[in-house]
Order: sequence, then structure tokens, then C-alpha cells
Amino acid sequence: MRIGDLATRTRVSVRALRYYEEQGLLASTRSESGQRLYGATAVNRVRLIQQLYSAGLSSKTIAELLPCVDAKVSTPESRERLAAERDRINTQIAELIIARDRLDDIIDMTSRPNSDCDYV
Amino acid sequence: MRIGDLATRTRVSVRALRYYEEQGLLASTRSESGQRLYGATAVNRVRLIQQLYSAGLSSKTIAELLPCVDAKVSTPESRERLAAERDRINTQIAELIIARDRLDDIIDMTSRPNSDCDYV
DNA sequence: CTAAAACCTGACGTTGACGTCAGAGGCAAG
DNA sequence: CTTGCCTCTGACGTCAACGTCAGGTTTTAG
Repeated sequence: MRIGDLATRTRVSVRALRYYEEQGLLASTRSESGQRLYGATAVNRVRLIQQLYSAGLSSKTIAELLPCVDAKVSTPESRERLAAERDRINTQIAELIIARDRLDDIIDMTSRPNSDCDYV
Repeated sequence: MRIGDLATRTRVSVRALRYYEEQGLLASTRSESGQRLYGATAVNRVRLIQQLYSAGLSSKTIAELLPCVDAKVSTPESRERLAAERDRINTQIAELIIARDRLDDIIDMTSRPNSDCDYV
């Protein structure tokens, strides 16, 4: 399939797909005229990339980890890296929960007249 | 207290504190010579700002919400805004959990020899 | 009194994941 | 054949929350 099809199927922009290739995250073959061609597995690959981005990993980190995913094997370094990222995500989740609860408190406080809590 | 003290107590850079003022998030009085002076409540104010930033709110959004916190009262618009942000945070938490679990799967897969799962 | 440390106001630099535009070539339909 | 959409490669633009530097004033420690 061509880049426009992949973009449609993954809901990722054409520009982003080219960027992924530039970062070494997504490979493509080329047609005789130079157009990018992708196999069916590219769809899942893009989804994986998106999930890792949404987890806060950088292009560079993803580029280092994808080969492990493909080979289904990790070096000690990459295992450490993966664990560190997981811990970071856990920390971020905890922070978000705190922030959300704080936001809930604010919602409560500002919605309820005659509240006598000290907040700030 | 002066800006350096506040920076030390909140572990936020001096530059960041000036930026918060510029964005209308943090008020200060001025000494005769023009130096910023803060009251004791500024510490908690900065912490609140930091928590809202870590929740992914922008300066602009925080600037719109802080007056509600101070007045302990919210308009219908700001209530809606707060609820929308809370929902966004919940969504983000859910995404992070998915990504973390995905990362755990990758860790498992690449750490265990002879795994026969299809992943990509 | 003096030198270091802290503060001030601009104003430009940084970073990452793209958006967007320019200019040119490629491809199926009528 | 040509109209119109898709694709290509560069390359500059964006946005937010600061970092950092310059050049000057103020406060503090000795």
C-alpha cells in the first residue's frame, strides 16, 4: 500500500509517517518511481509507535527499542531501559492521579456555595 | 521573601517564577528598588501551579482557572472547563496504563527466551 | 568600602513532533 | 491528453515552558 492508504488506516498524517521513517522507526520499500510502499504489518507497527509516543518515549528511545521488539530479544541495556521507562510511566500515572484529585477538589470547592475550606 | 527564597523553597527556577508572573499566574509586590516580594502563601500557590502544569494544563488554562480557586466560586463556563480537563486527564491516565502494559509485554517477550508469541 | 551574590529587564536559544508551503514528478479516468 | 489527486524532496514555521546570556542595579557579607 502507498503512504496515503497507510495514513488513512492508522489516522496518522502522511507527514508523520515520513517523519517516522526519517527517525528510523518505520521502513518502506520504494516503487520504481520512488514512491513508498508498505506491507500489511506496517499498520500495527505504526500503532505500536503511536502507543510508545503516547507513553512519553522519544523517537530516539523508540528507535533503540524497536529492534528488540522485532528480534524478540533484549540486551541487558535495553532491558534496563525498558524498565526505567516503565517506572517513569508509573510515576507519571501517579502524578496525574494526584493532579486529577486536586482538580476534583477544586471543582467541589468552587461548585459548592458556602464552602469553608482553606484551599490556597 | 524574595524570588530566590521562593525558588529554593519550591524547587522551581527563578526564571520559571518570573515566567509565571508574566503569564498572570503568580502575583508579587515590589520593593522600593523594584525587586519582587512574596508572601508565605506564594509557596502553596506555586505548588498548585506546578501540579496543574503536570496535569497537562496550559498557562492560559491555568490563568483562567486560578481566579475561581481564589474566589472559591466557579462560573458555569469554568466548571465545564474543569470537568473537561478532568476527563482529559482520565483519558490520559488510561492511555498511559495501556502503554505501560504494552511495555510490560515487550519486557516479558524480549526477556524470555523461546517465547512464541506474535507481537508485531 | 568592596567584592560577591542576588536581582532586574530584555531578548534570543532550545527541544520534539510534526504542520505547511514550494516546486516538480507520477498515475488512473474520461 | 489533460485534469486532478497523490507523491516526492527540501526547508522553514510552530508552540510552550522555560534556559541562557548581556548589561546593568541592589543587597549582603566581611
